[in-house]
Amino acid sequence: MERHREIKEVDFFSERRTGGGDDSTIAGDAPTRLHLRTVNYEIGGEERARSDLQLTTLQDELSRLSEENRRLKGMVEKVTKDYSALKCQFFLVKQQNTKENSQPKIGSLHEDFEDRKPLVAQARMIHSSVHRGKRRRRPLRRRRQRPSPSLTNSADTASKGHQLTAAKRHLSFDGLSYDALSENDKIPNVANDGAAEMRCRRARVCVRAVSEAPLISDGCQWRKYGQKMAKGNPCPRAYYRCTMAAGCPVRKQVQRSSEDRTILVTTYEGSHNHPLPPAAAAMASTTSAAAAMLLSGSSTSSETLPATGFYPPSYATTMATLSPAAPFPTITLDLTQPPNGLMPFQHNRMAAAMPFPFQMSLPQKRLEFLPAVQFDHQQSSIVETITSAITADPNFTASLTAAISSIVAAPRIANSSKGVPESPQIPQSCTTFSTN
DNA sequence: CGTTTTTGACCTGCGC
DNA sequence: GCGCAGGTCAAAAACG
Repeated sequence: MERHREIKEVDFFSERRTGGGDDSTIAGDAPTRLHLRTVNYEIGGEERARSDLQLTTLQDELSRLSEENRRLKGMVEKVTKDYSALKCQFFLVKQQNTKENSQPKIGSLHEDFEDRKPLVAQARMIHSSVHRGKRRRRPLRRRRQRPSPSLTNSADTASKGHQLTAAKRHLSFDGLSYDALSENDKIPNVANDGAAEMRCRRARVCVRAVSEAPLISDGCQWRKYGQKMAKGNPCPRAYYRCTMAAGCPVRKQVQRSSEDRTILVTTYEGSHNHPLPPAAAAMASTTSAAAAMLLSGSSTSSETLPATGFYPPSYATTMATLSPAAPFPTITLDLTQPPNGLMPFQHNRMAAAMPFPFQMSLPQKRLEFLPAVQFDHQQSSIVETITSAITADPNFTASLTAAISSIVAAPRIANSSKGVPESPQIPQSCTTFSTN
């Protein structure tokens, strides 16, 4: 059985978590965890010279890695700060929008609103439907003749769900603009968790990492609730939901890439409705900041973008991949890009602000409007540096991901997710990479 | 015995 | 309307 398999993820920072050591030494300590050993025994002069040479080489390598790790740690810290700042900015803007939308629209805001009238009308239609019905979509299910408690409200909610479905079909584009506009066009007094959940859940953050571990360690507790074979990929997709709090809407999908099975694709959806342990906060803020940017960016329709003043960190200019298979707006944090030969999606400021190269996958109809920009080489240096570090060692990707979540050094809440999408081709042995 | 995983059934959206 | 694919549910099994 799968669950018997002992899964250990690479974690260069685990000593810090258990020992509570000084932050500044962590990155530098990482290479020492390779447990390089020296042995004293009598050897001849020539042999000794050779081993001295080897020793020197290893020491050089060690200091190089230490330096590199110091640099990476600095970047992780910077990025964490940036994310917090961006998150604050997002919530400020969000709050402001909510406030302004609950009042009669005047001035420039009103003009902006007018510009977007057709979209807003559509969004309103959806929005009201959403607010009338909870997200649960199948109140009338007749599952295996079982009596269901949910049947009590079934007729009512079923018709509401149907309204939602019907209304949704009026969209000329999918979830992206709906999400964004409903955010900005909030109807007062109808605040509803279901709608909020739906809104949050529709933006997705996809993390691609070269990892032979079955899951990337993000500090949260997950419970597997399904597994499915997806078309075009021999590896099954596993579905997890956050179990750190009852009713937390956050879900994630884990699947290996069909092109390269060493790449683990983890897609996060939703925002946690509970406090996170520090170990989870970094990853969560990464994903939520990305999602927030995506949502706030999508709220700025391409036609009105230059007039709005608020430029979400320029991902509006991102080259996006055309992905008919991505019905939801998705940001991909790509930990697998080569250090040079930058991908087109990296050509933006947000990519530079992110620790990882990333790409956005937007619904196709939006993509037509997205202009490409020239890459800012200064800003690319961060991306280049970090990607070169990542690609230097394939296993390091997993470690780096783990590092992000562990950098704040919380005692780890055990990641109980042992379920793994089957991937017989991938040996698990690598995950035991000298961590004790 | 409580929790988690497995897995087949079911629901929904979408394209034809 | 039908079929397909993605996503979710929940009973049963496995586990600790």
